[in-house]
Amino acid sequence: MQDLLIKHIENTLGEPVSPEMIASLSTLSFEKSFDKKELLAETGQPCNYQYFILEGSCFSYYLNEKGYKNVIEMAIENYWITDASGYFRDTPAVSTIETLEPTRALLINKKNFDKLCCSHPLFDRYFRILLQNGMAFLHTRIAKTISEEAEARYREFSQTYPHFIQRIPQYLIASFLGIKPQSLSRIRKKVQ
Amino acid sequence: MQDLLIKHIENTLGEPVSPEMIASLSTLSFEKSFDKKELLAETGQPCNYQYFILEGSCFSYYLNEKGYKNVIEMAIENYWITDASGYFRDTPAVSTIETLEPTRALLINKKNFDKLCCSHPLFDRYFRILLQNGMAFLHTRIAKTISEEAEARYREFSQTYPHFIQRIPQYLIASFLGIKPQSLSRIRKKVQ
DNA sequence: CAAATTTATTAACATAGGTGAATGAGGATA
DNA sequence: TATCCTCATTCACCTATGTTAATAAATTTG
Repeated sequence: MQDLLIKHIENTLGEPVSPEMIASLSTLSFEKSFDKKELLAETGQPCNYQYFILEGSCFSYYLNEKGYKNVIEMAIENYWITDASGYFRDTPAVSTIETLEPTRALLINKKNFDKLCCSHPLFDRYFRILLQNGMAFLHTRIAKTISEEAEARYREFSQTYPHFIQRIPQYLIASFLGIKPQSLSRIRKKVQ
Repeated sequence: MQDLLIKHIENTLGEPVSPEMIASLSTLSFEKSFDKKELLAETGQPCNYQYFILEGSCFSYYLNEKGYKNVIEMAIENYWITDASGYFRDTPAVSTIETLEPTRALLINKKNFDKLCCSHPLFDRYFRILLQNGMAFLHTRIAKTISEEAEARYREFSQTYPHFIQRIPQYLIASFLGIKPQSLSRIRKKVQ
């Protein structure tokens, strides 16, 4: 069931989703379950789906020159995740997406995504709003990554995303913040 | 004249722009000239416009806790620039946008932007593609900012954006890369 | 053109965060 | 219950980048 997604769309748009839209969604997307540690996308491969997490969690990472994993995004219930390059631009994925727990998600492939957006202007608006919010968020994230110290970034992150702090292992949060797990330990010790 | 923008749309979409679309554009946007160092958006204020640079250049920056400027984006001819939070979400801008030279730009306000997107599906697609490319670009930028050393980031930047290296002052490029101008000097000395 | 301002370079020193290694705490698996 | 793993913590040491300051070069302005 895509109840969660429908609520998310209604919350985002501030208006109800019609039965026809629900029907389109049902036709154009499908649900799938994944074990812990399954890959939803893989660096260098096509990324065919965009995932809306219904239950569980996952994260995407970029492998740097030294072969270390660097967290780009984390997603729990009510979040979309994909490899933006791979999915939107039909190029090989630059990131890998991996589940952290057994996870259920709604999947939409690129063709159906385009159909969905064409099928009803509200879908189009919904996804444009998501992208716009994403841009705004990433600008702020970049700005703070390059301009604030690790301690300030951690403080803000834990205030803004307490649910992530609870659900996601610390070494991934460290990576997301751009530091090593040892440094995050040091900071946490100092902070509390 | 919005010739530059029309070409940009055609290049992005891979198909021609119809006379009606050109008419919509003319009605819904306008051209404006700015002196050097004029502000196109200001932290804390509403950001009413999205700017397509026809001639000149500008950059956006975020003021951190210490009051230092940190470069988020740089834009020269054929680039769009705005404060994503302020413009798309009608919240106060988180960044300031400033011209680096006398600059001519096409301006579109939010209402007209929405009208434009509704007026023809190709506009809608064009702007969605821009947003998608923006997301892909920012994911990669974040990933590299947190995972590669400053020297590697500078090397890649100068290879990928030689035209920026020529046009934009070094201290802004340093800031964009997340380092101080002194560090960039040191890196440049080592590199060449 | 001269003065004033902005930008780039260099150097000596300081520090946030990285590195590598050891230790312990949970969970999972058998 | 014993054996793995994975994850978090701590410590000693290291290094990339920041800081401050001085100087030079380039650019703007009157």
